[in-house]
Amino acid sequence: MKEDQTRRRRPRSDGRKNRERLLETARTAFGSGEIDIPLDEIARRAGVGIGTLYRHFANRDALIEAVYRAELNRLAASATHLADTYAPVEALRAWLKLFVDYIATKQVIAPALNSLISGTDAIYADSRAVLTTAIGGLVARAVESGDIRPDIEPIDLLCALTGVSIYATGPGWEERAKRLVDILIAGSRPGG
Amino acid sequence: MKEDQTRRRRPRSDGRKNRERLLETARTAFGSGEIDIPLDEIARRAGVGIGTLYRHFANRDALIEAVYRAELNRLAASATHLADTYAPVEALRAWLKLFVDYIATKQVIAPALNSLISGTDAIYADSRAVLTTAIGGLVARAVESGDIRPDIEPIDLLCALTGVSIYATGPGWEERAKRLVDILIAGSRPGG
DNA sequence: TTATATACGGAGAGCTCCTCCGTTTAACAA
DNA sequence: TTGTTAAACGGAGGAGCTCTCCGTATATAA
Repeated sequence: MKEDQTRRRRPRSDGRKNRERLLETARTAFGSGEIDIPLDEIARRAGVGIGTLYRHFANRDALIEAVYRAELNRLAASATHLADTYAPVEALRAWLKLFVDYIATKQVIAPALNSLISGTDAIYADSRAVLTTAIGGLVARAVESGDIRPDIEPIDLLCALTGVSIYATGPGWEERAKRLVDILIAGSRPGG
Repeated sequence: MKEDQTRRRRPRSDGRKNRERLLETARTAFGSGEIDIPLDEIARRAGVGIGTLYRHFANRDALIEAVYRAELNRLAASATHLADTYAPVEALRAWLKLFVDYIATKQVIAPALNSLISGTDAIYADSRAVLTTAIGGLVARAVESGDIRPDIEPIDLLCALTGVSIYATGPGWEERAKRLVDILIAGSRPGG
């Protein structure tokens, strides 16, 4: 009988290093607009084989998710900060506009949101939870304070904003998306 | 010098027939949920070669667009009817809910909306115009009657609804989308 | 019947995602 | 240091899809 699984070998340094290089390469590529870059190409630029890429990331979405996970977490964290700083409804408004900014600068995230929001794959469960918790908390506070009705499923706000961000790609879409934020909040007011 | 182009040969009967069979086959496939069906398979079922399919439809989106063009036109036509029947804002509300139904029954349309709304391809110009005219007219009437502010780009309403329809695929998404319609309208009221 | 514009079919080019597996190497124990 | 082995590597290639090309066939018009 061998050692219990509690004592495991430490992860190999080349493994961690290659993973980092892949993430960094992907981040750079996505950030400069190369949204449809083939995974082979990312592997090539990172100086590793395609097999290595797939060992670290199950598929394209998983890579995208990993690239943006940190920022997703930061976005979620800022929800807490806003909640502590502003009145409930204003915190919600501000955060939704941050969300628009987030989609704006990371256009790639939109395709990934599909898997993120509706995907059943366990890989995305964490990030989904992070998002739903953030938006859910802000909405709950605004409902408690009586500023908005509990009519809307919080996550639907993100879906609607994402829709505009994807489909309305003309000039000024970002402004339009932010106006939509105001409309959504106005429409959720108790009197509305 | 040959005949002027004004007098052209009448389109070949086998051509029209095959086009119809392709449309019908695609309609059936899409309608029964086979959204990702390969075009080869559609051609096979229609009893024609893949080359024939591509001669009639430039690409996948063009086929989808053709399949749903008639219904898209009907949807647009119903905007006129609603405008004649209901008060401006109620006509708008009703039509937006029809739009949700439309996406609900034709899930395929969502991917095509991408090309439809933001695509530069001339193929989609017609259908885009049909949609923008329909929604634009309804919104304009509601603005004139003083029921809503001219804050929102009409097409953004469709984008938002489409977003929910695509990303919120859980149970009851249709209801949620319709609630969003009410929220969007409430949020666009002058007082809001 | 003949001429020809039009349509047909399907092989295959090109691309991408992802898998598989023989080879290499870092971590650990002796 | 050296041997053992779990972990990681690379990249050929399978599989699937979109779309093109071009030799063949045929409906239409003269």
